[in-house]
Amino acid sequence: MGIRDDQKQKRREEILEAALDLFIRKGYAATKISDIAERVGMSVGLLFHYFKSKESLYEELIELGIMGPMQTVAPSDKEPLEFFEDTAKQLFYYLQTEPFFAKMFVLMSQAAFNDAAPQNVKEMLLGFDIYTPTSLLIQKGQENGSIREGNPDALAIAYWCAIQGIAEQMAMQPDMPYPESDWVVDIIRRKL
Amino acid sequence: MGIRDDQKQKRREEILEAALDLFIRKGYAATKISDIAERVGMSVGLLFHYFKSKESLYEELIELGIMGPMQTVAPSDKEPLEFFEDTAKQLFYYLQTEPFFAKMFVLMSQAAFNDAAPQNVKEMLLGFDIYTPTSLLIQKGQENGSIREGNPDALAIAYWCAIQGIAEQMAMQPDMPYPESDWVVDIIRRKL
DNA sequence: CGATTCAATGAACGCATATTCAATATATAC
DNA sequence: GTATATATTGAATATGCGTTCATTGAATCG
Repeated sequence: MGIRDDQKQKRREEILEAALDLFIRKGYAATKISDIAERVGMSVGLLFHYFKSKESLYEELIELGIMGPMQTVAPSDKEPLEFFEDTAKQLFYYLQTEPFFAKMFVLMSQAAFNDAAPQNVKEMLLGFDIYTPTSLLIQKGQENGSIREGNPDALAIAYWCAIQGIAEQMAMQPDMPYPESDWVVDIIRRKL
Repeated sequence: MGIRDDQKQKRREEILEAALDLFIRKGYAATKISDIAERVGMSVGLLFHYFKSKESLYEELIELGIMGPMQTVAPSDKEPLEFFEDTAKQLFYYLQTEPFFAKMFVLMSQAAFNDAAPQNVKEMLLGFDIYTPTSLLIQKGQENGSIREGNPDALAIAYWCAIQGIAEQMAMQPDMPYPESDWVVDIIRRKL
């Protein structure tokens, strides 16, 4: 359990990375095992030596996403506006500096929305409701005057969906000019 | 050329509508012809009486999108900030009141990004660069002080991607609370 | 070095699904 | 009312792709 296992792990990661990129660009169904194998430079048969099925490969990516990007957006008990500023800032930082993170972020939302995602995966993603806690935070921010008036749910949606849309672009075209996180926060920030 | 042709046209539209909804929720590849046929309540064979292939059905949707939603976002020679305000407002209005428009909007961006989209479709969508003209408008707005400082390309991306992300949500869950278009414009608006 | 395990291949298998087709019902036309 | 065109079906075909498998080559171990 030394060199060989390390090699195997490295190879698995290569596959995961190739699959991630293809999944977000073509979608799960349209991505062929042969596409992934070709990108990594191995035969189709060998890929099944590392992953027992296309679906389990997908699942493993989702698990990585739950442990990584998903944790980044977990609500805290900070001052409301501060939370939104910090979260956006941190998120944008990772999106810019870690392409893997960016792609993973996109994969997660695609998986959550896509009706064609495997059943197991959809189940894994249940219970990751970001809107409800966000909405509560927004109400607190409205009470202390740091966040603008308006339907808290609608504000929560606007904030997260805007980030979502920008993240998608950042993942797909990493060499683009990057927006500043503060711009997005202005969606919910109260004007002085 | 009367009743029968009208019926045929009506039937085609039913199919297009069902296909549109399935395409944006499951993706082109994962959507089976039998899914579409089932939703409309017809046999698989009959669907091929109305459309010669799955791909041509998809193409026809894209053509509708180019004639409809795509026109909504065409830059004009208005006062820059006013253009962004008006466009967002009109877009949000259609997104809320016309589910077909909303879904079509999502389909267009999915098609433009998705590497798995049929070749013809990708070609149809070439030359629809929204960012370049937008970026120029933003520069003008920065000169006259109505738009905030910052990289114009990045601002253009932030604005459109935010709208994109929100539109996606509106198309997928039409019964959600709706954000106001002005919130999004605040991404680029200069603070007083 | 011999034996055993792992890496790797490409062909074979089976299933799902887009597409075609022959057959039948229904509507239109004359 | 008969003939012709269109609507509709279900089964047959064909192809693409996930998965399996027998086999070979390379590395590790005693």
